Amino acid sequence: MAQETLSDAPTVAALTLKDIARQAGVSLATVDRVLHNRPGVRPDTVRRVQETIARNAFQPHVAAAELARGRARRFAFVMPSGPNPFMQQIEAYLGEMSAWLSARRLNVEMIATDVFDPSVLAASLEALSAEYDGVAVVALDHPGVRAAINDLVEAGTKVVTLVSDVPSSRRHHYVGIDNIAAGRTAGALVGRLAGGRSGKVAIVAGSQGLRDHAERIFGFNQVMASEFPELSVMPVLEGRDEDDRSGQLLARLLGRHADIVGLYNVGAGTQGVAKALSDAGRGKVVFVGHDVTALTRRLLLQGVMDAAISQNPGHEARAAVRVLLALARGEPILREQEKIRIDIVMRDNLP
Amino acid sequence: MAQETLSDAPTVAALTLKDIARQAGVSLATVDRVLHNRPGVRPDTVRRVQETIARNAFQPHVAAAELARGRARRFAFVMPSGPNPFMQQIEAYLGEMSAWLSARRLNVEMIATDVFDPSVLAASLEALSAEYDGVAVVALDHPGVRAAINDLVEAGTKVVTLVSDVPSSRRHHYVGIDNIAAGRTAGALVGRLAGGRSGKVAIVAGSQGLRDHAERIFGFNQVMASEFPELSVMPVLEGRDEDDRSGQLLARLLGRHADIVGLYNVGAGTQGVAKALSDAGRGKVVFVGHDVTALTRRLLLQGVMDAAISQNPGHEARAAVRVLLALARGEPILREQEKIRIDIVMRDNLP
DNA sequence: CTGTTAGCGCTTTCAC
DNA sequence: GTGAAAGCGCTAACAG
Repeated sequence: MAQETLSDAPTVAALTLKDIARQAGVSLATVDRVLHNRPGVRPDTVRRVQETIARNAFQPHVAAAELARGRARRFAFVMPSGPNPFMQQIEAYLGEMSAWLSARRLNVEMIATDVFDPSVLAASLEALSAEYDGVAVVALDHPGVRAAINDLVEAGTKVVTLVSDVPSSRRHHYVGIDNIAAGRTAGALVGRLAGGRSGKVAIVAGSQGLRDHAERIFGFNQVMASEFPELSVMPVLEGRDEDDRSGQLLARLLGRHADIVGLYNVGAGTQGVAKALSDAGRGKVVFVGHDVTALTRRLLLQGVMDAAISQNPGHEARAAVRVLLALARGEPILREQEKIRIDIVMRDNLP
Repeated sequence: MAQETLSDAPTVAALTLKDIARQAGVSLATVDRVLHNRPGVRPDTVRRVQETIARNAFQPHVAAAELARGRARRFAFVMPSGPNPFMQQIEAYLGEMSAWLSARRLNVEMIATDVFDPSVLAASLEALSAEYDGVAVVALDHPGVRAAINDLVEAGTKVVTLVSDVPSSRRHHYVGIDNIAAGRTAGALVGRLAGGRSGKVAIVAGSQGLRDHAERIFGFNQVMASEFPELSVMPVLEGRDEDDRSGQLLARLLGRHADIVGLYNVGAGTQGVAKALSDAGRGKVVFVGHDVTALTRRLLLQGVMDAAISQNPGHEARAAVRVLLALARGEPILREQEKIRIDIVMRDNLP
């Protein structure tokens, strides 16, 4: 029966700041200053203390630090206004964490804003400055938004982008999926589930102007072109994520092309898309979409949808909070834990 | 710009034990006793204090509690000895948490044991009694093991089963997937990816005596029988999770049946299985297996394997630790967070 | 049965 | 530049 301990200091009591202070021949306060890169310490004192910390693999006790700082932390979540089921799920999962949050003296505030209007979004972000320890934002990739994010970072606020990224900004972290890979995954599924049939594949998106939709379509086309020559992808229908519009566009397309064998629904408007499909009596069309909502769950169970590409909203909510907290505390982030995976959800592995 | 706070007490300083004590007209110590259901408090005092706590939606500050208790917590992970890549991954992910663990004064010890021999496993567990605050165990469903688990629970140790459950025991939590659903998912994938072809489907398992393998096969057969009548499932080959044996059995089967169109590899032995397939020049056979390892990752990229059903080992490792910690602290468990999902991994969504 | 008190290991003034 | 000391909100003795 082999035994092995993970921590460096096995069962003996862990070191404290005081121990480090004594070893380095300085006071508690000085070690604390060095630990947090605060000014007012002579360079060689800094070095000596850092060496002592490193030599002992000293880890300050987070609970003690948390207790001592006194004041609670404030985080803001800047989310799209309007009824988006996916965003509502994220908010619901944040709500489920409320006991967890308050036991840690964390205040999370939701701020609804028009994330599709760059100037409105930027203004909402600017209004937050310095008020908050951390901000999670469903961002829009636009110069004004980028500037607002950078200002927040400059002011010392920790910023994570959520679901939709602004890679060129100085945000500390992105919590969301790789949308190109998500599109590739959708492509592989449509292709494989079509089972060698040849024909056309339709794409319904909200708008090709949305970064995430554009990336998904890009990935989808990549795979279709390289791996499924028997399938030809048709021009993208833009349904603005609305049920009616998406449904009408698709219905017209289905009416004109009897050889459509696959359908990729990139964004929302799922209700309309599904209706067009069934109204046209085209149940055999391979139908792949995004996200597990009450609706897509039902469609998967009924066999109308074949697969949903999903980013786990609960995971995204919790990851955003954890990342903001770790950043605020100066703790390392568990990359692997906070990475959002691209889930393939079919009927039998519905969460 | 709507704003809304999640916590009940918005921005005012959070309440403390002392506030509750004052309001209820008792001392700090009494509130503490009530909070932790400790004996020695008159029933109506208990009621009065509980009411005050509830009325104020009081949440004790975890950091303060953690700091005050002084001693570090000890958790044991009882894992299979021998080289199992999946288990090694779990151990590796625990290793990556070491800074996180020690910042919280948590000691995690690995205990390797023969989990396939019930009496050895039971003995390992019995040996732990009372030494540990929590135990995570890759269990075996056997009366002796069940009794050992129950003894631990009786002694006040928190117990979670990991990957393989003992549902009839008094373990506090199971961290792992629903294997029947995993088997169903595998079945749906083999069926769908076969794309309407008819023929035979082979199953290679470690042993039907292993609960998880048996459950997966059960789920697999369920789906095949009800949804893919064009495919007929052949008798299970038992390869003991060994490459050579699995490979030989499968090679013989492939030689005798030219109409095999699908293959479900339930456990390990993947190397042998893949070799048998390629030696026989049967690249078109739909091949679905379990877990993302260095090997299955390569096979997926090469197109040899079509999909892997995966339980995220990193998530399992962290969930086990978090659940043990929450149990030890008396905190609620975030069910949704700790639930292990059945991941479908194909080439394009490889993690 | 209930209350008082001394810390836990940090952070944060305030002195020197 | 550096140090001393007063808490942060609990827990766990020990008194009564």
